[in-house]
Amino acid sequence: MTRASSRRPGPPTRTERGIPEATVARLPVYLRALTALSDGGIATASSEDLATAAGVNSAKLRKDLSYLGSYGTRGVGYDVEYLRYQIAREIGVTQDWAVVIVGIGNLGHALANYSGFGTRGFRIVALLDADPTLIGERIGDMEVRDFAELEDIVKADRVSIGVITTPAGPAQEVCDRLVAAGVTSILNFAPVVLSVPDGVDIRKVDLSIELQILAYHEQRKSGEAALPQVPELPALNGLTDYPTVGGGVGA
Amino acid sequence: MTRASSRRPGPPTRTERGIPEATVARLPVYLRALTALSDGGIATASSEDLATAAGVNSAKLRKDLSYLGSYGTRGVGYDVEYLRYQIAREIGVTQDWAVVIVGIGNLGHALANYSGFGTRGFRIVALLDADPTLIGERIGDMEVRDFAELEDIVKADRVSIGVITTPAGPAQEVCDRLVAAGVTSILNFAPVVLSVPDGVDIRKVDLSIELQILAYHEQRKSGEAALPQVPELPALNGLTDYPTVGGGVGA
DNA sequence: CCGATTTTGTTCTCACGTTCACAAGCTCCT
DNA sequence: AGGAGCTTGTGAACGTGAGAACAAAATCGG
Repeated sequence: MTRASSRRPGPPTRTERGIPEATVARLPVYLRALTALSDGGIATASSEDLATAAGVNSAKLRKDLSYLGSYGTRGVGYDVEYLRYQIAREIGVTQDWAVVIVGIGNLGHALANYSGFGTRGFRIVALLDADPTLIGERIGDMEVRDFAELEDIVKADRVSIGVITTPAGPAQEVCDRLVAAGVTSILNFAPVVLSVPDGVDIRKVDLSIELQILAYHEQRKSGEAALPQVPELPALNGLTDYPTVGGGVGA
Repeated sequence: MTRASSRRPGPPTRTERGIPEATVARLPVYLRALTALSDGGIATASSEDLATAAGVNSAKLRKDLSYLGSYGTRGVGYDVEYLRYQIAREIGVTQDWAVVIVGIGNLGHALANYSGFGTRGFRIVALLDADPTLIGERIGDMEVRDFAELEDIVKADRVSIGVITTPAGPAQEVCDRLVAAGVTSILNFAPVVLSVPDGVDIRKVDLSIELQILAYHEQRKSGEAALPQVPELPALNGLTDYPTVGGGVGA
């Protein structure tokens, strides 16, 4: 059953330039730390310095950087500008990526105004909404345009990244339209699980999920003493009236 | 069943009620999926159904749920309402958590208006900012108050969760004030690495990092053939002469 | 020129997370 | 009642990630 004979046991069989996902997720953090150091006039930094600035430990940082190549100098450290450029290139932010934002509600507004759209590397080319009362509104130096124009805009500006800031309801349909128009990366703020074909990348940002994760840990911190054991099995035969956790405010 | 008779470390040495972090991060997703099913009038769902709704695979979902207890029925599935309540209780959203938002810029505005603040379970008790021109402004049914009132508010409303939506600059100071006032969980939207003492949980949401991660994958998709635009080592800003790694600079 | 010192890049080991596969257990049908 | 058919819960295999430890390489002082 276990056919492990054909596999070499030693190396982790990393693809040529395949960088582990966990590392990819940290590269932007390193990039920001390097930018901060650079702005502070620091020309050289050790892995220890960088790790502190990025909030990770130095072994992890060195291993992460080693996937990109050998850009440091032993006994010295890393040249801040040089490393910064190498990471930026690896991530792909030395070029500009065209981005559309769909759904100009509160959050869409906020993102549209978010001037330094992260670091350089991204250019918002359109703000789209289907609501006629929003179309034409000016936000910063941009104007909200009709979602119907999506296909033209994607084609004209070679948009490959879409940001969805609609409510949950229309999110999947917006997503489908984006994909059909040729967008292959989507950042989703709507509280739904979007389904996309293979080859399309999705990332999700979800405020309420983050809060709930915090709440879980918070509960365990203050919890133990304050919350007595929950009854084993409330009478649930067809009833939806579950007991409130003891010690809480009576509902 | 919990105690293996042999000395083998059969169970993964999980602490009594310690749920793996990866699982904790998915519980809110399951909770939302269950709520959707419930709203759709579905009373019972198999792990397959739930997994589909949550966008994970069913084995993972079953294993995740198994950390909470045995809430399913073999041959049948899970009672949607019952499971929903159990997960909500485990996360801690059967009670209300008081939340303050600090930094009422674009994003703070958006969050303040975000009516169904996620699901139930969280109550925004104050919007704070240090800018006098903002203080007093009404947002929804709330009013922006002076950040100086933080300590009083935290004490009065037993606030344990703080949301930082300030720019990067003041974020660490705001964070310190929150911690000093007694807040033990922080959701940070500012693009900085915050440092906090042990016992305080931090989660970070960072738009530009998410975009950069997408860009990385996007680059590799369209990459190899389509983008001849990236030179090996351009003059970055015409400023810096990169030291060659092996360059012997004579002293 | 050589050895001491510093710091990287890498290897090794362990822990965590995911997926598979299947026994246990429940319901339903005959 | 008893077996057939599902579906859960979980043990085990597998893959990925984190951290410790160390050899390799560079600088610097003598």
